[in-house]
Amino acid sequence: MLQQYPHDNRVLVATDCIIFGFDGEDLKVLLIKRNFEPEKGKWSLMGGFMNVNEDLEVGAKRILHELTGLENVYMEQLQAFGEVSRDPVERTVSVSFYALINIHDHDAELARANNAYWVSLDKKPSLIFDHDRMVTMALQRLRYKAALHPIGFELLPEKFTIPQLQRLYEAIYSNSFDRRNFSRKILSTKLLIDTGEKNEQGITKKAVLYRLDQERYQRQFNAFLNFIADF
Amino acid sequence: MLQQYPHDNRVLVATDCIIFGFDGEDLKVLLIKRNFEPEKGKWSLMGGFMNVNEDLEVGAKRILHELTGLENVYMEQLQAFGEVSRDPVERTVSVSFYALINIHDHDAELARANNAYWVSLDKKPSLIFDHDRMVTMALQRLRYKAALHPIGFELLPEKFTIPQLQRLYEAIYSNSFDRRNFSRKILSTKLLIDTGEKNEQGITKKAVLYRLDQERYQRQFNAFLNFIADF
DNA sequence: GAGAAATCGTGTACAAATAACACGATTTAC
DNA sequence: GTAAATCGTGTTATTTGTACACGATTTCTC
Repeated sequence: MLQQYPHDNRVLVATDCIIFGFDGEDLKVLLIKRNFEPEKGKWSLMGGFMNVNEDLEVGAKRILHELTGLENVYMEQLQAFGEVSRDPVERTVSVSFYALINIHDHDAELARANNAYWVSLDKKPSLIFDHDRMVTMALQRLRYKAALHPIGFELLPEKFTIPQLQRLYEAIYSNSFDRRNFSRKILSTKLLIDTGEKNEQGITKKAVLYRLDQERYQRQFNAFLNFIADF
Repeated sequence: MLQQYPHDNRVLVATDCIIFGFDGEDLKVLLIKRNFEPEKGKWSLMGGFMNVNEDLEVGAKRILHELTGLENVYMEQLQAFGEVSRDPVERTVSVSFYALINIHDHDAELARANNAYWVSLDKKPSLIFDHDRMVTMALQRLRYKAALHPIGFELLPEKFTIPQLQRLYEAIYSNSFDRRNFSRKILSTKLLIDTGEKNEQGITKKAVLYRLDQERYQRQFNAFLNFIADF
């Protein structure tokens, strides 16, 4: 069998991560203020090169781990970006992944060491290369996905209130929903378990804390709701 | 500025195309019976290597054109596949695209020359490498997409009847819909224009021929229906 | 070519989901 | 301590979805 294809068009493959977080108010992305070349001083996504002996997805998780210290987070491939001159240094195909993390779980020191900052989506600076487009498409994908599958919870702490969840969905869809209808719609999925507790030390202790019914979550991942605003 | 990154992990990037067609009965994919190495004699998707001076998408359209003679068809990237040993010959990252074409428009001689055949999805043979997974994911993506956006028309001739359109959707979702409700739902989108004609030479001339309102199609591409069976 | 079977278009009734709005109780802000 | 804001539950009207009926036309069968 052949050991190599008779081609001389091998290129670098990189991975860029769109890392989403939610601070209770805004939907945020984790961005790097680059203190390295190329494009030093500018903003970009967290990225890195894929190793030859490493699965694409494994590489993406490695890069996410390097920046956040996290493992086992929700991560999904967005798509490959492969325009000839997207990277001015050298032809590079980048495969982008988006991740949803609980913003309070990540390792702040690692972020600091990498010069990474959480930025609200509506205050996002311009990014290098085609990273702006990556973020735009990741948000769009998130909107599609979250409208049909219960992935919003990935952005929240283990225990959360329904108003919190609503603010998250409103941030994702840049839209507002009727408080009462939202609550009923969410509870009708039976995906939430009432813990009986209230937030003792938090800002608000009016609302009841719920947690996700993990078993149901797995079971009915493919049959959720239709939120969808008009996006 | 650097001319090259200091890495030695460049790999081949390939493109594989999942080409969907509809013959009035079944949803089909265009597959290659390989008369070349590697995996000669087995079935695979149409594919090829990306050139270093060629955008990914341009490469995908080139490959589609080589096999079908078509240009300006609906084509969308599925995702990149990048497991280390997906191609036993050499590490290769493949970026897959799916296309929707009018099955009667393609160049049959080109297909013959490439040893390509239309195969119904439910009679699909096993494919090489991870091509089976590509087809499965492409179908899933098509189901999502077609439930929210009016892309089904890309698979039909310019003029078509509502029963034809229904058979298409039933093929996509492996499901059946109520004839009367389907018709009303489709017409309520105002996307179809009644041509007044009936199919003179076709099999059936009972149903009225419609054509797509191109202007509306562009305008309300993002606000379509919710078909979705349970997938 | 005549009668039977299938298909097409339109119509109606009922059920479910969505949207809009009201109220009392609790918590927070001043 | 009082006013304003938030939370949970409830009610109603509208829209959308589902199930089934009928007559007209076309196709099939012999």
